[in-house]
Amino acid sequence: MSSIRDVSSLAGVSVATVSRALRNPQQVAEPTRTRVLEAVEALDYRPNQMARNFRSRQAFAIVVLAPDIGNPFFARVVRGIEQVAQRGGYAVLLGDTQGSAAREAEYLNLVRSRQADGVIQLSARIDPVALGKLWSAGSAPAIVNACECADTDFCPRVRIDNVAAARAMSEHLIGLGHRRIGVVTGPAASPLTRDRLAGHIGAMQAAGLAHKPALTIEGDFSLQSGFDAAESLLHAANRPTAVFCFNDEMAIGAIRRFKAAGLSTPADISVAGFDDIDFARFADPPLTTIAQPMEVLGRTAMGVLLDILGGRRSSSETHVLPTNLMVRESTASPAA
Amino acid sequence: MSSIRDVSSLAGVSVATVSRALRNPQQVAEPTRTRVLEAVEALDYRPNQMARNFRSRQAFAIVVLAPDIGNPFFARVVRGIEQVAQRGGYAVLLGDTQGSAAREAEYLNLVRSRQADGVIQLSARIDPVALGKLWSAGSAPAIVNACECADTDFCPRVRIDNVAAARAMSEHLIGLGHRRIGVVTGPAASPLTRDRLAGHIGAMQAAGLAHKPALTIEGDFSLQSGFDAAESLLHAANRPTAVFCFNDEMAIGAIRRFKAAGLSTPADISVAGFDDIDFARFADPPLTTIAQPMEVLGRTAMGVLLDILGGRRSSSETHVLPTNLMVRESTASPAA
DNA sequence: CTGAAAGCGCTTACAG
DNA sequence: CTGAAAGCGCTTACAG
Repeated sequence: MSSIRDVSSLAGVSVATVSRALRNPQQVAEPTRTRVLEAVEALDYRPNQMARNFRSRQAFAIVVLAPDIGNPFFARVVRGIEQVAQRGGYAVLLGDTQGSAAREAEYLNLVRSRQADGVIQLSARIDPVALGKLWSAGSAPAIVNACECADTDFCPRVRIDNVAAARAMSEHLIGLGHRRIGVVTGPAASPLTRDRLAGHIGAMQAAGLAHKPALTIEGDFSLQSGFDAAESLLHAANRPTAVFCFNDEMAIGAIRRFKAAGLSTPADISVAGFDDIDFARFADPPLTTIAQPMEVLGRTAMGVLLDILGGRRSSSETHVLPTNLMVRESTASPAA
Repeated sequence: MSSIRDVSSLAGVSVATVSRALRNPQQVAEPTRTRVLEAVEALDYRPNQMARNFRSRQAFAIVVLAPDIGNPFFARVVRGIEQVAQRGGYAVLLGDTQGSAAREAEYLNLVRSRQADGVIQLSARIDPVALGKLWSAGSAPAIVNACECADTDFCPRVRIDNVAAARAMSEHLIGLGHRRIGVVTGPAASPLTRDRLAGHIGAMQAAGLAHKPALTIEGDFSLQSGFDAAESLLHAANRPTAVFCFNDEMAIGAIRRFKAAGLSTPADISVAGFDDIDFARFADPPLTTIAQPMEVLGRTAMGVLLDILGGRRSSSETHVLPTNLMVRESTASPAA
């Protein structure tokens, strides 16, 4: 592979001139520039990006820490991230942590060792302040926390209003006439669970209804955990007439389990989800859910990171993106 | 951030010794090594990987070209790739091409510009031979083609036997008593479509049945396209009693459409999928499908790439991984 | 507008 | 076992 040196000798100029002709064309005289470009063409020369990055102390890569890329929600957020990263000239290193702290640490080493310039963290698992230590004193930590956000304003955050979105869904259910509403949450430690639960409880209280802890089952956002949670609910002393699942997979799993028990949705039991992944629309019945702007979440997060990386921003604002209650066919008034 | 120079002065040795103490500890005397390690500790020194990579002309990163990371099938293959990449010390750059040739080219530039050492191509869209040109004459192109494979043995391939798997599914359907079987394929240009169709037609002919082109609809592997294909099938002169969809999403979309038309699966019409993504098991009814070893496909592909990168292999063998016919509840004998 | 030179942070023959 | 030196392929002040 030819190097800048080969081009410079073929064109009869110094390597500095070649470098300039490529990076700041207006700095070199037209005839010289042409000569250089011809040599580049003739040799099929490509600047060695590794050398360039090394020189400029930038990796032009970011790592995204995702709990599970197999989850369609995260897959779409990552897609959004990638779109703007590519436009901005950054590569995205995939850090699928699968809940392993060791893998997470491994990925964070990519920034410690200067292989990545920044990180988008799609979970609140790591303390952003600890994360910030990865950057040397002088420079602003290039971190953005998206989707599942920590309770700090140490770094910019991009998220939805989980409390309000969950409240909207519960109000929908209550409006339909439901009084006993089951809930299938995410992991207890997740801020997502806490916020959505707060929204739900708020709606219940505002309607003068009691929130029943016995009808609140902890899931892990998987289809199977929704299935299992439904089973618990089936055995509850006073079975709920509606179940609010904190993501679509769990809702789909729950509907499946209810059906196996002879309960049809929504005639016998209403089931609602959260996220609005593609499968929600094609579920049977089509799922009532909260639509999250998945790609936009990703694009926004990457946009903010690009700003930080470009020195155009360093404050730690929070972006709250709008959600939408999608009423479809999995929820209805309870049977009389 | 401290550099190797800082460590060397603190430890009172040359930078060469620091480098050795870190990379080939047995090459330096025990007391010296200890001194170096203490200095490393004291300064919280981390070797600059970018410098190291630049020096050694290796990026320790590979790019995976995936048609769509939002597709659970690819997401899981990528997860498998990532697992072994991380163990092997490689980062994975995500190249979600979304069918755009421009984006694909953009990602391939990562290897031209030496930011990636190899590529795993999850589609047959690019001619591997053209791809191979990215490598300079002397060195072996570090490419592996997985899942959707081209008809060349230019590079190693990791795949399943699509013909046999599709034949097995069609035999299952035929065995159930179906005579008119509809097919929802992937894009016509895809080798996946061609092979699975060949398997299906082979099974039909072996059973003395005619394959009806009118009952073969082209889809694009999305839920929506399965839905739309089902609609076409509904209007067919002689409606099929079973439909073989070339992936699970399309099967789920088709079942949805049939149900909307008042046809229930499998009582009125059997529907089969392909892949066995998580949603297949939780579909309503649970989907009869072909299970592909998604993670293993990814892990194998990355293993082969690691071998090539490590100079341990260069031949272009093909790995054919086993599949499994999963008979669940979406297929049954046709109504009498 | 152009070139000579320094240097980014490492690694690795080459001596000793 | 250790050090001085060269060099990986670029970019960028600094002169001219």
